[in-house]
Amino acid sequence: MANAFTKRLSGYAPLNDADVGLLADACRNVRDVPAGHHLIMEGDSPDPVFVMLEGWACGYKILPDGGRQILAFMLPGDFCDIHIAVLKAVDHSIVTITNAKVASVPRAQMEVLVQARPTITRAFWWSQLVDQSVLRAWIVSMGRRTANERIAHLMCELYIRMRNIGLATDDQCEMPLTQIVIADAVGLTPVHVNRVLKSLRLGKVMELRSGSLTIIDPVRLSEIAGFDGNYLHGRLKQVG
Amino acid sequence: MANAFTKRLSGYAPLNDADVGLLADACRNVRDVPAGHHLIMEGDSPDPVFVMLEGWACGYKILPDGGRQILAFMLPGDFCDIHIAVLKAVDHSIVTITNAKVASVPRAQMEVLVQARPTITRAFWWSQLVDQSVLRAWIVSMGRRTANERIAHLMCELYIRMRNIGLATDDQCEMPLTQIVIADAVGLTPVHVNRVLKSLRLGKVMELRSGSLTIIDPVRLSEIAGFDGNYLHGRLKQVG
DNA sequence: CGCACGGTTGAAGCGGCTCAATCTGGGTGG
DNA sequence: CCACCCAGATTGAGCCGCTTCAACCGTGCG
Repeated sequence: MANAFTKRLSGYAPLNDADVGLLADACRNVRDVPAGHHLIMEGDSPDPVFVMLEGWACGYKILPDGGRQILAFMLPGDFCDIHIAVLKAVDHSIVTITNAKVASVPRAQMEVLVQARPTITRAFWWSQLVDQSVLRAWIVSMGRRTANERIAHLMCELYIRMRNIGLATDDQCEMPLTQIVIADAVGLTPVHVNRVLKSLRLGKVMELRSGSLTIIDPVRLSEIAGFDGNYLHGRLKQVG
Repeated sequence: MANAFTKRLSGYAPLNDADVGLLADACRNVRDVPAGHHLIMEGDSPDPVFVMLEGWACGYKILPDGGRQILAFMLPGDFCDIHIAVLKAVDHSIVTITNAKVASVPRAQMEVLVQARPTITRAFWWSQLVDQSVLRAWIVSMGRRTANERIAHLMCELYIRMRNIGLATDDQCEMPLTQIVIADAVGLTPVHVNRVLKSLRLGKVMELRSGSLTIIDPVRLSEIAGFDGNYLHGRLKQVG
Protein backbone atom coordinates (compact mmCIF):
# COMPACT_ATOMS: atom_id res chain seq x y z
CA MET A 1 0.00 0.00 0.00
CA ALA A 2 2.70 2.45 0.97
CA ASN A 3 4.66 4.17 -1.77
CA ALA A 4 7.23 6.97 -1.86
CA PHE A 5 4.41 9.49 -1.71
CA THR A 6 2.62 8.20 1.36
CA LYS A 7 5.98 7.62 3.01
CA ARG A 8 7.02 11.20 2.53
CA LEU A 9 3.71 12.59 3.74
CA SER A 10 3.74 10.32 6.79
CA GLY A 11 6.80 12.25 7.84
CA TYR A 12 4.71 15.42 8.02
CA ALA A 13 1.55 14.32 9.78
CA PRO A 14 0.36 11.21 11.60
CA LEU A 15 -1.53 9.55 8.77
CA ASN A 16 -3.62 6.55 9.77
CA ASP A 17 -4.21 3.50 7.61
CA ALA A 18 -7.32 4.97 6.07
CA ASP A 19 -5.44 8.14 5.07
CA VAL A 20 -2.63 6.11 3.57
CA GLY A 21 -5.18 4.02 1.72
CA LEU A 22 -6.87 7.05 0.25
CA LEU A 23 -3.57 8.56 -0.83
CA ALA A 24 -2.34 5.32 -2.34
CA ASP A 25 -5.63 5.03 -4.16
CA ALA A 26 -5.29 8.56 -5.52
CA CYS A 27 -1.96 7.47 -7.02
CA ARG A 28 -3.38 4.43 -8.75
CA ASN A 29 -3.02 5.99 -12.17
CA VAL A 30 0.70 5.53 -12.78
CA ARG A 31 2.68 6.18 -15.94
CA ASP A 32 6.18 5.20 -16.88
CA VAL A 33 7.95 8.10 -18.49
CA PRO A 34 11.44 8.18 -19.99
CA ALA A 35 14.15 10.63 -19.01
CA GLY A 36 13.79 14.01 -20.69
CA HIS A 37 10.02 13.83 -20.91
CA HIS A 38 8.05 16.98 -20.13
CA LEU A 39 5.34 16.58 -17.53
CA ILE A 40 4.36 20.23 -17.77
CA MET A 41 5.23 22.90 -20.30
CA GLU A 42 5.21 26.61 -19.65
CA GLY A 43 1.86 27.94 -20.81
CA ASP A 44 -0.05 24.71 -20.23
CA SER A 45 -3.21 24.94 -18.23
CA PRO A 46 -2.56 22.83 -15.19
CA ASP A 47 -4.83 19.86 -14.92
CA PRO A 48 -3.77 16.78 -13.10
CA VAL A 49 -1.38 16.98 -10.19
CA PHE A 50 1.72 14.87 -10.75
CA VAL A 51 3.38 12.91 -8.01
CA MET A 52 6.82 11.40 -8.46
CA LEU A 53 6.89 7.78 -7.37
CA GLU A 54 10.26 6.82 -8.79
CA GLY A 55 12.97 8.82 -10.50
CA TRP A 56 13.93 12.49 -10.59
CA ALA A 57 12.47 15.53 -12.28
CA CYS A 58 13.14 19.24 -12.19
CA GLY A 59 11.18 22.43 -12.71
CA TYR A 60 12.82 25.18 -14.70
CA LYS A 61 12.28 28.42 -16.50
CA ILE A 62 13.80 29.53 -19.79
CA LEU A 63 14.92 33.13 -20.11
CA PRO A 64 14.65 35.38 -23.15
CA ASP A 65 18.36 34.89 -23.87
CA GLY A 66 17.95 31.12 -23.92
CA GLY A 67 19.47 30.56 -20.50
CA ARG A 68 17.82 28.11 -18.16
CA GLN A 69 17.28 28.36 -14.45
CA ILE A 70 16.25 25.27 -12.55
CA LEU A 71 13.86 26.09 -9.73
CA ALA A 72 13.48 22.80 -7.93
CA PHE A 73 14.34 19.13 -8.01
CA MET A 74 11.53 16.64 -7.57
CA LEU A 75 12.47 13.37 -5.88
CA PRO A 76 10.34 10.30 -5.26
CA GLY A 77 7.38 11.22 -3.10
CA ASP A 78 7.34 14.86 -4.16
CA PHE A 79 4.47 16.74 -5.69
CA CYS A 80 5.40 18.35 -8.95
CA ASP A 81 2.95 21.19 -8.78
CA ILE A 82 0.41 21.56 -6.05
CA HIS A 83 1.38 25.17 -5.90
CA ILE A 84 -0.05 26.03 -9.27
CA ALA A 85 -3.38 24.48 -8.42
CA VAL A 86 -5.41 27.59 -9.04
CA LEU A 87 -3.47 29.43 -11.69
CA LYS A 88 -4.70 29.66 -15.25
CA ALA A 89 -1.40 28.83 -16.90
CA VAL A 90 1.88 27.53 -15.63
CA ASP A 91 4.86 29.86 -15.72
CA HIS A 92 7.51 27.16 -15.81
CA SER A 93 8.15 23.69 -17.16
CA ILE A 94 8.79 20.36 -15.50
CA VAL A 95 10.89 17.66 -17.11
CA THR A 96 12.06 14.25 -15.95
CA ILE A 97 15.78 13.83 -15.41
CA THR A 98 15.73 10.04 -15.24
CA ASN A 99 13.27 7.39 -16.27
CA ALA A 100 10.43 7.75 -13.83
CA LYS A 101 7.14 6.47 -12.53
CA VAL A 102 4.68 9.31 -12.18
CA ALA A 103 1.16 9.23 -10.76
CA SER A 104 -1.34 11.74 -12.03
CA VAL A 105 -4.10 12.69 -9.67
CA PRO A 106 -7.08 14.65 -10.97
CA ARG A 107 -7.46 18.00 -9.24
CA ALA A 108 -10.99 17.07 -8.23
CA GLN A 109 -9.73 14.08 -6.32
CA MET A 110 -7.15 16.23 -4.55
CA GLU A 111 -9.93 18.57 -3.46
CA VAL A 112 -11.92 15.66 -2.11
CA LEU A 113 -8.97 14.43 -0.07
CA VAL A 114 -8.41 17.88 1.35
CA GLN A 115 -12.07 18.35 2.21
CA ALA A 116 -12.51 14.96 3.81
CA ARG A 117 -9.28 14.43 5.69
CA PRO A 118 -7.84 17.10 7.97
CA THR A 119 -4.69 15.09 8.57
CA ILE A 120 -4.05 14.87 4.85
CA THR A 121 -4.66 18.59 4.54
CA ARG A 122 -2.10 19.16 7.23
CA ALA A 123 0.41 16.92 5.52
CA PHE A 124 -0.09 18.79 2.23
CA TRP A 125 0.35 22.08 4.02
CA TRP A 126 3.58 20.91 5.62
CA SER A 127 4.86 19.62 2.34
CA GLN A 128 4.23 23.04 0.89
CA LEU A 129 6.06 24.74 3.75
CA VAL A 130 9.08 22.53 3.29
CA ASP A 131 9.12 23.29 -0.44
CA GLN A 132 9.02 26.96 0.36
CA SER A 133 11.90 26.63 2.81
CA VAL A 134 13.91 24.98 0.08
CA LEU A 135 13.22 27.91 -2.22
CA ARG A 136 14.39 30.32 0.46
CA ALA A 137 17.55 28.31 1.01
CA TRP A 138 18.26 28.47 -2.72
CA ILE A 139 17.90 32.25 -2.65
CA VAL A 140 20.43 32.45 0.15
CA SER A 141 22.80 30.26 -1.85
CA MET A 142 22.53 32.20 -5.06
CA GLY A 143 22.72 35.55 -3.35
CA ARG A 144 25.51 35.08 -0.89
CA ARG A 145 27.45 31.90 -1.45
CA THR A 146 30.49 31.25 -3.65
CA ALA A 147 30.50 28.55 -6.30
CA ASN A 148 32.08 26.00 -3.94
CA GLU A 149 29.62 26.72 -1.19
CA ARG A 150 26.63 26.64 -3.50
CA ILE A 151 27.43 23.28 -4.95
CA ALA A 152 28.29 21.85 -1.55
CA HIS A 153 24.97 23.15 -0.25
CA LEU A 154 22.98 21.67 -3.10
CA MET A 155 24.63 18.31 -2.56
CA CYS A 156 23.81 18.46 1.16
CA GLU A 157 20.20 19.29 0.43
CA LEU A 158 19.76 16.51 -2.08
CA TYR A 159 21.60 13.95 0.00
CA ILE A 160 19.46 14.70 3.05
CA ARG A 161 16.27 14.60 1.02
CA MET A 162 17.29 11.26 -0.42
CA ARG A 163 18.21 9.91 2.98
CA ASN A 164 14.91 11.14 4.28
CA ILE A 165 13.03 8.89 1.91
CA GLY A 166 15.30 5.95 2.55
CA LEU A 167 17.29 6.23 -0.66
CA ALA A 168 20.72 6.94 0.76
CA THR A 169 23.34 4.97 2.64
CA ASP A 170 25.57 6.51 5.28
CA ASP A 171 27.87 8.12 2.81
CA GLN A 172 26.29 7.96 -0.60
CA CYS A 173 23.22 8.19 -2.73
CA GLU A 174 22.18 8.37 -6.34
CA MET A 175 22.63 11.78 -7.90
CA PRO A 176 21.69 11.51 -11.57
CA LEU A 177 22.65 15.08 -12.46
CA THR A 178 24.89 16.14 -15.29
CA GLN A 179 27.22 19.05 -14.66
CA ILE A 180 25.03 21.04 -17.03
CA VAL A 181 21.99 20.41 -14.86
CA ILE A 182 23.89 21.38 -11.74
CA ALA A 183 25.07 24.54 -13.46
CA ASP A 184 21.50 25.47 -14.38
CA ALA A 185 20.43 24.87 -10.80
CA VAL A 186 23.10 26.88 -9.00
CA GLY A 187 23.50 29.66 -11.55
CA LEU A 188 26.99 28.87 -12.79
CA THR A 189 28.50 27.67 -16.06
CA PRO A 190 29.08 23.95 -16.64
CA VAL A 191 32.78 24.67 -17.03
CA HIS A 192 33.01 26.19 -13.60
CA VAL A 193 30.89 23.44 -12.05
CA ASN A 194 33.43 21.02 -13.43
CA ARG A 195 36.29 22.85 -11.75
CA VAL A 196 34.47 23.07 -8.45
CA LEU A 197 33.65 19.36 -8.49
CA LYS A 198 37.28 18.63 -9.26
CA SER A 199 38.47 20.69 -6.31
CA LEU A 200 35.98 19.00 -3.98
CA ARG A 201 37.18 15.66 -5.25
CA LEU A 202 40.87 16.50 -4.86
CA GLY A 203 40.12 18.01 -1.44
CA LYS A 204 38.69 14.63 -0.38
CA VAL A 205 35.36 16.21 0.50
CA MET A 206 32.98 14.49 -1.89
CA GLU A 207 32.91 12.78 -5.22
CA LEU A 208 30.27 12.92 -7.89
CA ARG A 209 30.76 10.26 -10.53
CA SER A 210 28.61 8.29 -12.90
CA GLY A 211 25.34 9.36 -11.38
CA SER A 212 26.11 8.90 -7.75
CA LEU A 213 27.37 11.03 -4.91
CA THR A 214 29.88 9.85 -2.34
CA ILE A 215 30.42 12.01 0.72
CA ILE A 216 33.98 11.49 1.91
CA ASP A 217 34.17 14.10 4.64
CA PRO A 218 30.66 15.00 5.81
CA VAL A 219 31.82 17.52 8.39
CA ARG A 220 33.94 19.46 5.92
CA LEU A 221 31.16 19.31 3.36
CA SER A 222 28.53 20.82 5.61
CA GLU A 223 31.02 23.40 6.88
CA ILE A 224 31.76 24.51 3.34
CA ALA A 225 28.06 24.61 2.55
CA GLY A 226 27.09 26.40 5.73
CA PHE A 227 24.40 23.77 5.81
CA ASP A 228 21.71 23.71 8.45
CA GLY A 229 19.38 20.89 7.53
CA ASN A 230 16.58 21.91 9.86
CA TYR A 231 14.73 23.72 7.13
CA LEU A 232 14.04 20.43 5.40
CA HIS A 233 12.18 19.09 8.37
CA GLY A 234 12.02 19.78 12.08
CA ARG A 235 13.37 16.42 13.05
CA LEU A 236 16.13 15.96 10.53
CA LYS A 237 19.60 15.08 11.64
CA GLN A 238 22.62 16.88 10.22
CA VAL A 239 24.85 15.45 7.56
CA GLY A 240 27.41 13.36 9.40
CA MET B 1 -13.97 48.10 7.69
CA ALA B 2 -11.63 47.39 4.81
CA ASN B 3 -7.90 47.67 5.39
CA ALA B 4 -4.83 46.86 3.33
CA PHE B 5 -5.13 43.22 4.37
CA THR B 6 -8.75 42.65 3.38
CA LYS B 7 -8.12 44.59 0.19
CA ARG B 8 -5.24 42.40 -0.82
CA LEU B 9 -7.10 39.19 -0.04
CA SER B 10 -10.18 40.38 -1.92
CA GLY B 11 -7.98 40.31 -4.98
CA TYR B 12 -7.54 36.56 -4.53
CA ALA B 13 -11.05 35.32 -3.76
CA PRO B 14 -14.55 36.77 -3.79
CA LEU B 15 -14.84 37.66 -0.11
CA ASN B 16 -18.30 38.71 1.01
CA ASP B 17 -19.04 41.32 3.67
CA ALA B 18 -19.08 38.74 6.41
CA ASP B 19 -15.65 37.44 5.38
CA VAL B 20 -14.24 40.93 5.27
CA GLY B 21 -15.76 41.63 8.66
CA LEU B 22 -14.16 38.55 10.19
CA LEU B 23 -10.77 39.39 8.71
CA ALA B 24 -10.94 42.99 9.82
CA ASP B 25 -11.92 41.79 13.28
CA ALA B 26 -8.94 39.43 13.36
CA CYS B 27 -6.73 42.45 12.74
CA ARG B 28 -8.17 44.49 15.56
CA ASN B 29 -5.03 44.14 17.66
CA VAL B 30 -2.77 46.70 15.97
CA ARG B 31 0.63 47.93 17.08
CA ASP B 32 2.66 50.88 15.88
CA VAL B 33 6.26 49.84 15.44
CA PRO B 34 9.22 52.03 14.48
CA ALA B 35 11.54 51.36 11.58
CA GLY B 36 14.21 48.81 12.36
CA HIS B 37 12.09 46.88 14.83
CA HIS B 38 12.21 43.10 14.76
CA LEU B 39 8.86 41.37 14.49
CA ILE B 40 10.47 37.94 14.47
CA MET B 41 13.97 36.81 15.32
CA GLU B 42 15.61 33.67 14.06
CA GLY B 43 15.13 30.99 16.68
CA ASP B 44 11.89 32.41 18.07
CA SER B 45 8.99 30.05 18.41
CA PRO B 46 6.38 31.47 16.11
CA ASP B 47 3.26 32.54 17.90
CA PRO B 48 1.07 35.25 16.55
CA VAL B 49 0.78 35.79 12.82
CA PHE B 50 1.76 39.31 11.82
CA VAL B 51 -0.05 41.23 9.13
CA MET B 52 1.38 44.45 7.71
CA LEU B 53 -1.25 47.18 7.62
CA GLU B 54 1.02 50.12 6.88
CA GLY B 55 4.73 50.36 6.12
CA TRP B 56 7.33 47.95 4.84
CA ALA B 57 9.21 45.05 6.37
CA CYS B 58 11.59 42.41 5.12
CA GLY B 59 12.56 38.88 6.00
CA TYR B 60 16.22 37.99 5.96
CA LYS B 61 18.79 35.46 6.98
CA ILE B 62 22.27 36.11 8.37
CA LEU B 63 25.09 33.89 7.16
CA PRO B 64 28.01 32.56 9.19
CA ASP B 65 30.31 35.17 7.62
CA GLY B 66 28.01 37.99 8.72
CA GLY B 67 26.50 38.58 5.30
CA ARG B 68 22.79 39.15 5.00
CA GLN B 69 20.39 37.84 2.41
CA ILE B 70 16.93 39.37 2.23
CA LEU B 71 14.32 36.77 1.33
CA ALA B 72 11.18 38.83 0.87
CA PHE B 73 9.70 42.27 1.18
CA MET B 74 6.45 42.63 3.07
CA LEU B 75 4.16 45.43 1.92
CA PRO B 76 0.85 46.61 3.38
CA GLY B 77 -1.66 43.76 3.30
CA ASP B 78 0.99 41.04 3.36
CA PHE B 79 1.32 38.25 5.86
CA CYS B 80 4.71 38.16 7.48
CA ASP B 81 4.78 34.50 8.21
CA ILE B 82 1.88 32.22 7.56
CA HIS B 83 4.35 29.81 6.09
CA ILE B 84 6.03 29.04 9.38
CA ALA B 85 2.71 28.24 11.02
CA VAL B 86 3.65 24.74 12.07
CA LEU B 87 7.37 24.89 12.55
CA LYS B 88 8.95 24.77 15.98
CA ALA B 89 11.38 27.63 15.44
CA VAL B 90 11.80 30.23 12.77
CA ASP B 91 14.86 30.04 10.56
CA HIS B 92 14.93 33.68 9.61
CA SER B 93 14.18 37.13 10.99
CA ILE B 94 11.71 39.81 10.02
CA VAL B 95 12.40 43.48 10.59
CA THR B 96 10.49 46.64 9.72
CA ILE B 97 12.06 48.92 7.13
CA THR B 98 9.83 51.91 7.84
CA ASN B 99 7.57 52.90 10.68
CA ALA B 100 4.67 50.52 10.43
CA LYS B 101 1.30 49.45 11.70
CA VAL B 102 1.24 45.73 12.31
CA ALA B 103 -1.68 43.56 13.36
CA SER B 104 -0.97 40.42 15.32
CA VAL B 105 -3.45 37.62 14.96
CA PRO B 106 -3.31 34.66 17.34
CA ARG B 107 -2.72 31.40 15.53
CA ALA B 108 -5.86 29.98 17.07
CA GLN B 109 -7.96 32.68 15.48
CA MET B 110 -6.35 31.99 12.12
CA GLU B 111 -7.30 28.35 12.46
CA VAL B 112 -10.88 29.31 13.23
CA LEU B 113 -11.09 31.50 10.15
CA VAL B 114 -9.70 28.74 7.98
CA GLN B 115 -12.07 26.14 9.41
CA ALA B 116 -15.17 28.29 9.17
CA ARG B 117 -14.76 30.11 5.87
CA PRO B 118 -13.80 28.27 2.69
CA THR B 119 -13.47 31.51 0.77
CA ILE B 120 -10.98 32.82 3.29
CA THR B 121 -9.07 29.56 3.11
CA ARG B 122 -8.91 29.93 -0.62
CA ALA B 123 -7.68 33.51 -0.34
CA PHE B 124 -4.95 32.42 2.09
CA TRP B 125 -3.95 29.62 -0.25
CA TRP B 126 -3.70 32.01 -3.17
CA SER B 127 -1.71 34.45 -1.15
CA GLN B 128 0.71 31.64 -0.38
CA LEU B 129 0.96 30.70 -4.04
CA VAL B 130 1.76 34.24 -5.04
CA ASP B 131 4.45 34.44 -2.36
CA GLN B 132 5.94 31.25 -3.71
CA SER B 133 5.94 32.60 -7.26
CA VAL B 134 7.83 35.62 -6.02
CA LEU B 135 10.44 33.35 -4.45
CA ARG B 136 10.83 31.51 -7.74
CA ALA B 137 11.20 34.76 -9.64
CA TRP B 138 13.93 35.81 -7.24
CA ILE B 139 15.79 32.55 -7.86
CA VAL B 140 15.67 33.21 -11.59
CA SER B 141 17.01 36.71 -11.01
CA MET B 142 19.87 35.68 -8.79
CA GLY B 143 20.81 32.72 -10.92
CA ARG B 144 20.68 34.11 -14.41
CA ARG B 145 20.36 37.86 -14.49
CA THR B 146 23.05 40.55 -14.49
CA ALA B 147 23.16 43.28 -11.87
CA ASN B 148 21.23 45.71 -14.09
CA GLU B 149 18.56 43.18 -14.88
CA ARG B 150 18.20 42.07 -11.29
CA ILE B 151 17.67 45.54 -9.94
CA ALA B 152 15.31 46.44 -12.77
CA HIS B 153 13.35 43.28 -12.04
CA LEU B 154 13.10 43.98 -8.35
CA MET B 155 11.86 47.49 -9.06
CA CYS B 156 9.23 46.12 -11.44
CA GLU B 157 8.06 43.62 -8.87
CA LEU B 158 7.79 46.14 -6.08
CA TYR B 159 6.16 48.77 -8.25
CA ILE B 160 3.51 46.34 -9.46
CA ARG B 161 2.85 45.08 -5.96
CA MET B 162 2.46 48.65 -4.77
CA ARG B 163 0.18 49.50 -7.64
CA ASN B 164 -1.82 46.41 -6.90
CA ILE B 165 -2.71 47.70 -3.47
CA GLY B 166 -3.42 51.19 -4.71
CA LEU B 167 -0.19 52.75 -3.50
CA ALA B 168 1.32 53.77 -6.82
CA THR B 169 0.60 56.40 -9.44
CA ASP B 170 1.12 55.86 -13.15
CA ASP B 171 4.84 56.34 -12.96
CA GLN B 172 5.90 56.32 -9.36
CA CYS B 173 5.56 54.90 -5.91
CA GLU B 174 7.25 54.95 -2.56
CA MET B 175 10.33 52.79 -2.34
CA PRO B 176 11.85 53.24 1.10
CA LEU B 177 14.92 51.10 0.45
CA THR B 178 18.50 52.09 1.03
CA GLN B 179 21.06 50.90 -1.46
CA ILE B 180 22.34 48.59 1.26
CA VAL B 181 18.94 46.95 1.57
CA ILE B 182 18.68 46.55 -2.18
CA ALA B 183 22.14 45.03 -2.24
CA ASP B 184 21.16 42.49 0.43
CA ALA B 185 18.06 41.62 -1.55
CA VAL B 186 19.62 41.10 -4.98
CA GLY B 187 22.91 39.62 -3.84
CA LEU B 188 25.24 42.45 -4.83
CA THR B 189 27.40 44.95 -2.96
CA PRO B 190 26.03 48.39 -2.08
CA VAL B 191 28.79 49.95 -4.17
CA HIS B 192 27.71 48.11 -7.25
CA VAL B 193 24.04 48.82 -6.60
CA ASN B 194 24.97 52.48 -6.58
CA ARG B 195 26.63 52.22 -9.97
CA VAL B 196 23.70 50.34 -11.44
CA LEU B 197 21.21 52.88 -10.16
CA LYS B 198 23.36 55.62 -11.61
CA SER B 199 23.39 54.01 -15.02
CA LEU B 200 19.62 53.49 -14.95
CA ARG B 201 19.22 57.12 -13.99
CA LEU B 202 21.58 58.40 -16.70
CA GLY B 203 19.91 56.07 -19.20
CA LYS B 204 16.59 57.74 -18.42
CA VAL B 205 15.02 54.45 -17.42
CA MET B 206 14.14 55.03 -13.79
CA GLU B 207 15.17 57.07 -10.83
CA LEU B 208 15.34 56.08 -7.19
CA ARG B 209 15.75 59.05 -4.91
CA SER B 210 14.83 59.96 -1.36
CA GLY B 211 12.65 56.94 -0.80
CA SER B 212 10.63 57.00 -3.96
CA LEU B 213 10.84 55.36 -7.35
CA THR B 214 10.06 57.16 -10.60
CA ILE B 215 9.71 55.07 -13.71
CA ILE B 216 10.74 57.20 -16.66
CA ASP B 217 10.67 54.61 -19.43
CA PRO B 218 8.44 51.71 -18.40
CA VAL B 219 8.94 49.78 -21.63
CA ARG B 220 12.73 49.90 -21.44
CA LEU B 221 12.60 49.04 -17.75
CA SER B 222 10.57 45.89 -18.22
CA GLU B 223 12.65 44.92 -21.23
CA ILE B 224 15.83 45.18 -19.20
CA ALA B 225 14.24 43.22 -16.38
CA GLY B 226 12.76 40.56 -18.62
CA PHE B 227 9.71 41.19 -16.50
CA ASP B 228 6.53 39.21 -16.89
CA GLY B 229 4.20 40.37 -14.17
CA ASN B 230 1.76 37.51 -14.48
CA TYR B 231 3.35 35.59 -11.66
CA LEU B 232 2.17 38.22 -9.21
CA HIS B 233 -1.42 37.63 -10.09
CA GLY B 234 -3.34 36.21 -13.00
CA ARG B 235 -5.04 39.44 -13.84
CA LEU B 236 -2.19 41.89 -13.49
CA LYS B 237 -1.39 44.30 -16.24
CA GLN B 238 2.18 44.84 -17.41
CA VAL B 239 4.28 47.79 -16.37
CA GLY B 240 3.47 50.52 -18.86
C1' DC C 1 32.39 2.92 -37.07
C1' DG C 2 31.21 7.39 -36.09
C1' DC C 3 28.36 10.58 -34.01
C1' DA C 4 26.71 13.17 -30.09
C1' DC C 5 26.80 14.48 -25.64
C1' DG C 6 28.99 15.16 -21.40
C1' DG C 7 33.30 15.73 -18.94
C1' DT C 8 37.92 17.99 -18.71
C1' DT C 9 41.38 21.43 -19.27
C1' DG C 10 43.70 25.85 -20.70
C1' DA C 11 43.91 30.87 -21.70
C1' DA C 12 42.06 35.28 -21.75
C1' DG C 13 38.43 38.68 -20.58
C1' DC C 14 35.12 41.00 -17.73
C1' DG C 15 31.53 41.90 -14.30
C1' DG C 16 31.17 42.65 -9.87
C1' DC C 17 34.00 42.90 -5.46
C1' DT C 18 37.24 45.19 -2.20
C1' DC C 19 39.32 48.91 -0.24
C1' DA C 20 39.30 53.56 0.49
C1' DA C 21 38.21 58.32 0.23
C1' DT C 22 34.84 62.04 -0.19
C1' DC C 23 30.28 63.99 -0.23
C1' DT C 24 25.51 64.79 1.35
C1' DG C 25 21.52 65.50 4.20
C1' DG C 26 18.88 64.86 8.15
C1' DG C 27 19.04 64.70 13.08
C1' DT C 28 20.92 66.29 17.57
C1' DG C 29 22.99 68.72 21.28
C1' DG C 30 24.70 73.03 22.85
C1' DC D 1 20.89 78.73 14.91
C1' DC D 2 24.96 76.49 14.24
C1' DA D 3 28.46 72.80 14.80
C1' DC D 4 28.69 68.31 14.78
C1' DC D 5 27.73 63.59 13.69
C1' DC D 6 26.55 59.68 11.29
C1' DA D 7 24.46 56.76 8.01
C1' DG D 8 23.89 56.45 3.41
C1' DA D 9 25.32 57.84 -1.30
C1' DT D 10 29.03 58.45 -4.58
C1' DT D 11 33.28 57.76 -6.98
C1' DG D 12 37.92 55.79 -8.15
C1' DA D 13 41.51 52.06 -8.61
C1' DG D 14 42.89 47.51 -8.52
C1' DC D 15 41.77 42.71 -8.01
C1' DC D 16 39.59 38.16 -8.42
C1' DG D 17 36.02 34.68 -9.27
C1' DC D 18 33.56 33.25 -12.72
C1' DT D 19 32.65 33.38 -17.73
C1' DT D 20 33.82 32.74 -22.48
C1' DC D 21 35.90 30.52 -26.08
C1' DA D 22 38.09 26.70 -27.67
C1' DA D 23 40.07 22.39 -27.89
C1' DC D 24 40.27 17.53 -26.68
C1' DC D 25 38.82 13.20 -24.43
C1' DG D 26 35.75 9.34 -23.13
C1' DT D 27 31.83 6.68 -23.72
C1' DG D 28 27.36 4.96 -24.86
C1' DC D 29 24.59 4.07 -28.78
C1' DG D 30 22.45 3.81 -33.47
